[in-house]
Amino acid sequence: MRYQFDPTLGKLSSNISRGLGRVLVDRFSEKGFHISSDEWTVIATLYNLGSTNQSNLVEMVGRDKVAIKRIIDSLEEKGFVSRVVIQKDKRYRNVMLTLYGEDIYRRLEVIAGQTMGTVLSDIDDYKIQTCLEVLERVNKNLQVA
Amino acid sequence: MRYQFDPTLGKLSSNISRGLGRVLVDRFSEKGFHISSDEWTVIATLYNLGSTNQSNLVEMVGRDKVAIKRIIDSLEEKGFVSRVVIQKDKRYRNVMLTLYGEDIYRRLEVIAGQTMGTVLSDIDDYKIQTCLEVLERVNKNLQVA
DNA sequence: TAAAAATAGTTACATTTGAAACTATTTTAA
DNA sequence: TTAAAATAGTTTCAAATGTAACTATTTTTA
Repeated sequence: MRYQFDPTLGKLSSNISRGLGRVLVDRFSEKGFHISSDEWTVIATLYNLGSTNQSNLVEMVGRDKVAIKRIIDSLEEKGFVSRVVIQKDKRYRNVMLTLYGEDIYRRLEVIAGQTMGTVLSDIDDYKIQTCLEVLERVNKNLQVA
Repeated sequence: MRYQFDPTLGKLSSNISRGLGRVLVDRFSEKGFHISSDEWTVIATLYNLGSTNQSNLVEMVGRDKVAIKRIIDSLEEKGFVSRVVIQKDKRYRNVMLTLYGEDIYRRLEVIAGQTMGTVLSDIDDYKIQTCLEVLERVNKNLQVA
């Protein structure tokens, strides 16, 4: 019986990932922000985390170091983040939002909030919480699998 | 408060999608099956649905027609599905699992079932059901957004 | 019934992504 | 103290993916 869940969770998570990304990027774009969903995730992470290095972002965001590098490159080009080699250990780069990047975050946050509000409006809060809890557990189990 | 959910659902769904695909492909590969997670989804859909056309697969699987075409191309090359132009309306192709493809499905199903069993083993069934319910609703809301 | 619109599926091209090898630097251990 | 291993991040190249334009066929409608 359990395996019946399989194609469903696989399909749902990949469709939601794709769909949510698409909707978010569209809403950003409508308001004049040309930001990918990955960029949004990293901006939000940096806003909450403050300054950090790329390896830590790999941990926090759950993408590999090449993906993180590319996202940071793009955000740096746009002037949203600064990246500075740490003198004490020159392997590391310190990444943080610029003032401009922080301002952009606050604008994007409003749009993302409205979008999620629409997508989740007809779903009970406690069910959402349970869902999140399950997803977090699944995600944890996948890391060791 | 609601927008706090945003980066989390986005991150979780994309990480689970990626992670589940990776784990499944690894397990298949260990047992000698070289099948992508998309291919697995289509094989499972065809097994449950029987013969159908590509547009219907687009609906069922939630990928676009180019993606479906490519997956069917690959499955056809491997001899898992047959694809036949329908004479009554030559725009359509009838796609179905071959006997060999059905056999492969049954083998993959066991592996996928075991994998999902491991990933979900420590999570209450009712919570999983609630989670699925939420994801299905979110997915539906995304289609119209 | 003939032209226009719609539909299923394919092709082509540009962009994104993933994996492996690489550089620079620091840490470990002989 | 110096050679080997480990670590952070980058580069490169091949493979996967998305978008738009295309072909073939059928349906609509003027």
